[in-house]
Amino acid sequence: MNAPDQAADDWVERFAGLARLEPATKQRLLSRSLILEVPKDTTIFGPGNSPENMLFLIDGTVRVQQTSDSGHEIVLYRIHAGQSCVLTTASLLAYQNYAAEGISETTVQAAAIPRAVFDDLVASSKSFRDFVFAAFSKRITDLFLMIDEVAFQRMDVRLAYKLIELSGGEDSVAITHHKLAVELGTAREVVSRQLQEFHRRGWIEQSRRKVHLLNPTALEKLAGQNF
Amino acid sequence: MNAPDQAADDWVERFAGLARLEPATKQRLLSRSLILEVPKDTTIFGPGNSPENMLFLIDGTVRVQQTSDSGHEIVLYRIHAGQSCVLTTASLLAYQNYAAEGISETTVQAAAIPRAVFDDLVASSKSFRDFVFAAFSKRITDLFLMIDEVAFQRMDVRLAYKLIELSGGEDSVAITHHKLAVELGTAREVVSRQLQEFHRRGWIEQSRRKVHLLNPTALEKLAGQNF
DNA sequence: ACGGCTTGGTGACAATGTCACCGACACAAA
DNA sequence: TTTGTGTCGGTGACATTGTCACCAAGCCGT
Repeated sequence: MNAPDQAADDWVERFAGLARLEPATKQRLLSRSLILEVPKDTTIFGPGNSPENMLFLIDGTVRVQQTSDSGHEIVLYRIHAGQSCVLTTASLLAYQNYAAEGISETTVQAAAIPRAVFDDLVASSKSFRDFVFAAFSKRITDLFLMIDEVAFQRMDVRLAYKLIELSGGEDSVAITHHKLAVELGTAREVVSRQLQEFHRRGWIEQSRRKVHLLNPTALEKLAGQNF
Repeated sequence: MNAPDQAADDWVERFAGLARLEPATKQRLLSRSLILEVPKDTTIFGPGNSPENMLFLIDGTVRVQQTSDSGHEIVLYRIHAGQSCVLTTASLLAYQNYAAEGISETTVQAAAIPRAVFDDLVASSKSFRDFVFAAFSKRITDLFLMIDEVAFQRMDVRLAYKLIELSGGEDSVAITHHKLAVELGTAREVVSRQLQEFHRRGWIEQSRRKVHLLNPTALEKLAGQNF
């Protein structure tokens, strides 16, 4: 973790929710934070590794996933640039004994705010409070939606949606069947079978570690029909 | 909703997390809150009904559940006496268009705190902040666990656990198969079949709207083996 | 070339979800 | 009392998903 080039003096402006902060609050955030750079595939927080800092992601994405006692893994959500991981950190600090972890999916640039500074800002700035509570609310809402999806959605619909999401508009997704299974909280065999079905319909083409989307519109239609 | 007898002047003391508040903060909570009593089976918050108050449950329980577009229902969690529903309320205020709702399962006695007062207390009291963030953290942790359970646990294990939980130490649970299915986010037929299997093993006895636990120890053993 | 790891394919089977239907019971109106 | 009407629970057939035990192809380092 080394201090990067620029961005250290204006990162607050890049956060939609922080741009409206009082100038004094912005200044305090900037002066009392430390800019870090974390390499790809690093466990940023996890069991036995509760950081003393809240992170504000300036660049990159962090994947939050959990592993159950039975060894099953599932991706819970991602933290993207412009978001903070206040909640997960807070959760980990409050209840240590469970297995959620945050892993950098890219090189991550983040501003680290010590716990005390965070508390101080929550106390003193109404806009900062709004930012924090909005983040919590959004996360809880998303978790509600995820529970609904895991409990009631069909796998083909969920897989189609995930492929579209992961493609990010590109025409292919570089991922293994196993990782797709972890994304959805299912088994690799199930993913393989569904992908074969999509292939049979001419919607995708497969190669090792990669799925080519031949007909994203059809996938979107399948993914979106229950929304 | 009418103002009840006693409890109006000391409810703060009943909350484990609030007992350590500064006397001035306690006083502010007491003086600026309104004690309500809500009858059983009332929708306290839900789509198109976002309350302007945060509730602190003095007595009773509130069930929070959601209905998906497909009509499937699932119970997300319960708010018991001594807990607040800050988060759900916050979520509903932030993102209106989803279908979670809170329903009183008993007659509920609660203290209502206006949003502005809540914000003011978060700003001014460190202990109150700790209480609020602890509540958020606990809830998020519980939702993580629930996702894991829904995604990976077997139904027999989940049903056994739910029966033990709902029994509250009694030797029977008064509930229909349909409601048990909603608790677990599954179908009534699945619950009926599992209960028959439990009956076949001599663990339970069934009657209309009621399940008698003949061998709670066996159920606990099944429920606990994966914990 | 060899061995070991990762990736993905396959079939059999178990567990769960869905659908259509049925009968038993409770309650209230006739 | 009888007759609806709705709730509650049971059942069989079938679809979907999860689990298990394999296998084969590709990749990588020695």
